Formats: sequence, C-alpha cells, structure tokens
Amino acid sequence: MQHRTDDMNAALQVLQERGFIQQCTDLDGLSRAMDQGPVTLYVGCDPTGSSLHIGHMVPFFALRHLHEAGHVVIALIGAGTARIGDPSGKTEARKMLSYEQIDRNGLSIASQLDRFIGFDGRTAFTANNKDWLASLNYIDFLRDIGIHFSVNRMLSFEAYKKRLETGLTFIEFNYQLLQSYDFLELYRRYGCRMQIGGDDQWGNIVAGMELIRRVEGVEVFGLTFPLVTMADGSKMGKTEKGALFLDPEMVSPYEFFQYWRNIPDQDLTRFLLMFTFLPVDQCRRLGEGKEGGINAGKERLAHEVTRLIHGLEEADKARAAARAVFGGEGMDRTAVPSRGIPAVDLTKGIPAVELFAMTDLCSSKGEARRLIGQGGAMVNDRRIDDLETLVDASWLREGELLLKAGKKRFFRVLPE
RNA sequence: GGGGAGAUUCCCGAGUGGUCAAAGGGGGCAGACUGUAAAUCUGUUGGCACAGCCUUCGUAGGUUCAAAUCCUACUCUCCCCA
Repeated sequence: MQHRTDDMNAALQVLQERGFIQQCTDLDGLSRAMDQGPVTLYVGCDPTGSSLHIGHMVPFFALRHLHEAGHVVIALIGAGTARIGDPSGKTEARKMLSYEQIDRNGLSIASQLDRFIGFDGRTAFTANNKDWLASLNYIDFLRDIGIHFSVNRMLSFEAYKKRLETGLTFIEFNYQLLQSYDFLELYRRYGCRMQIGGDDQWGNIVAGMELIRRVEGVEVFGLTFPLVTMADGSKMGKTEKGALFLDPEMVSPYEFFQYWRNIPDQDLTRFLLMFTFLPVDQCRRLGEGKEGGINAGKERLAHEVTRLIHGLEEADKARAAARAVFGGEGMDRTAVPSRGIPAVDLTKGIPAVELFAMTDLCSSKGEARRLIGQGGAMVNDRRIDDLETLVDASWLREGELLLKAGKKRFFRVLPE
C-alpha cells in the first residue's frame, strides 16, 4: 500500500514506516480523525489458549505505538467469542473449550498483555465481551443485529472460502455477528471508533464497521496488519515445540531469545521494525549489518524482543548464556535449559544414550541413538561417536555437563 | 430423511490378506558447506530389555495359521438429492 506520508497523521506514519499497515478502511479519514485528538481503538483476542504467542502480538505492538502517541487503547478479551470460535481462515473447526477453561485462559492472557502494554484503567484498559455476549437474548439479537447482515454477502468473504469447501457450521457462521456486535458495544460504552487486527480479521472488522454505520449512523475505522511470514515462506513463530509462546513455562526466555537470534537474514530489518521500538533508522542500520554485522543485528533484535516480553534481567541472562555456549568463555550460562541428575548415577557412569534421552534434546532413546549415530551429540565439546559410551564424573567441567545436539541446541546436566 | 464417498504413521497421500513399522512428498532432525542465516547435497525420521519384541492404519467386535487390507456394528467427515 503506497500512500503519501507527508500529510499523514504522525502516529499512522510511524505504523506505515514500520510496515504495520496492510489494509485500512479509510486511511485519509482516519488520519484526519487522529489529527483532531485521541481516538479510542481496540484489538480483540480470544482466549483459546493459556498463553499468547508471538503471532498474536503484532496488533499489540501496533497498539502500544498508538497508545504512546496518545490514543486510548482497549484490549478486548474475547471470553464470549471464544465460546463460539472464529472460522476465519481456518481449515477446521476449533474444538470446544469449557467456559471455565476459557475464563482461566482469559485471566492469564490479560496479565501477559498488562505486562506488555501497562494498563492504567483510563488510557489503556481491558474489556471482556463475555459481559455483553453471555446474556444476549437470541430473538432480540436476531431482530436488532441479525437483520443487518446479508448471508449472500457473508458467504462471499475470503475468510470463509476454505470453510465452504470443508464445512462450516452455523455456530461458527455467527462469529462475525458477535465480533461486529463487540465493536458496536465498545462504541456505545467507550466511544471506540477504530478496530485493528491481523489481516485475517478484515472481513470481521468491516462487518462491524458497517453495523455501526447502519445502527448508529457513525463512521468508524478499521486497520489491519500483515500476517507475518518468514523469508522462507513459513509462518513465523513456529518452534520445535509448537508456537513461540510468551509464557516462560512454555518457552524459556533462552529459547525465546534463540528464536530471534536465528531468523533468516532477509527478515531482520522487518522484524526489528515490527517487534522492537528502536528508532526506524537504527533498525535499518542494524538490519543491513552496518552496526557490527548482520549477526550483531540479530543479537540486538533477540535482546530487544526478549526484554519487551520477559524483562531486562531475563534478556541479559539469555544473551549471556547464548554467548557462553557459542564460544565465549566464562559467561553466565544459567539461562540454558537444565536439569539435575543424582550424583551417584554419575559416579557409576551413565550411558550417553540415556543421558541424552533424559533431556529436552531427545524425546526417546531411539532418537538419542540416532543423534549419536549421526555424529550430532557432544558432551562438553567431546563428540560421542560410540553408542556404548559411558559418561561419568570425569567428564564434568565446571561442575556440569554441557550437552549439545547438532550445531545449536544445548542443555545442561547438573549433578545434585 | 434418501443415495454415494471416505477416516492410514507429525501433515498430505499410496497401499486392498502374508514380502507392511507401511511407497512418495512435505515438515522435523543430523552430516557436509557456512555466519547460531539462506540455498544446496547426503543421511535419517514409532517405541523398547533392539539380529527379537511391543504399539500404530477412526472405535468395538469377528473370520483367518496370518488383517491397514475381509465381515459386522458404531462414531465422525465430505458430496449429491430432499
């Protein structure tokens, strides 16, 4: 999307420059509205899991930029809509979650967002659509809201294309009405005039915008962000274990750091712009390797994002551990994932296969055997090339065993 | 409600009585090359007490010396008609 930026609202310009803007319902109109004063806007997020992952965060990075520019931001926890499940762009229906599970997820997600955005209750706060959706009366809802939706039109939305091939149930088909109603409700309660979200939300956002125009006769705005993919075409945020979750119990700060440290070169500038708050020109210099090389840029990206999500202390520890393990001596490597083993086992000696199998590096002995057979297993820089190798206390260095699988997966084993 | 097709290992997808832990592709992992990048080439990819055994081909039973493959019932999915 190319637009003149000279006369555009400053906050929007920031988003534009940083690559956030994918589609806008009326960019000029929005720019004028934002010039006139604070605009109240929202992002919705359904608590279908206990933790957000990085893919959820793009709209929240944008939200934070807009908040810092003086606008009023609402994070909508979709405990109500999570009971239905958004079919947009999905191949299959989501499995139904219990209400209790959804509410628990909602709480933990809200606290993750609080840490990132910093809700003050006035210029930044959360809302929960359960508060108005859960008690809706079906007949009234159909008469007041349903009347404004054309099935013909809904079926033409891109978001439903896949599902029309594989199957779409009525409950999911209603999702768009509920999300539209959320927008209307937020407009009525808080004067919310703008909804932002991932580009897969475009259809739902436009529908909400049209509902408000019909019911309230007011123009509101919608803005979407690109779905971030990696240079190699894969969806970003995927790790061996699944998505790149923010919960440190699910993805340790070290693993989180390593994820960013290992992105493809071509993605660096783009990710610096979207996932950090460093000045634009610095992002570009780092991304082009003009500040100590491309790898220094990746390390900076990793440190910045880890700091934003896990805090400075964890980011420092993760960086120190990464440096220690990839060559540097004498650095703190406590952030590398670890586990203890009874000291007696080590005195007796433990087969290398078993040692690897009990770490996160290998999920079974078979896998450990394969790893060793292929020459990918190291203990304190000694390559294990014999399946029968016994590792005992004499292998210890600095009181621990540093296991390495392949070139970049590390794990510490500590006698206790 | 009637008719038809289907459910296979992480995913897609072959397989229609033994030679099937199950082709091929994708993804993952490892090796080489590098920069903790990409691309490329090679190998590998259910578990274990590992020349053997166990678990896996929607679920539950059955036929058979032998079943992912045959039979029965059930569950779910898709398509066509109403």
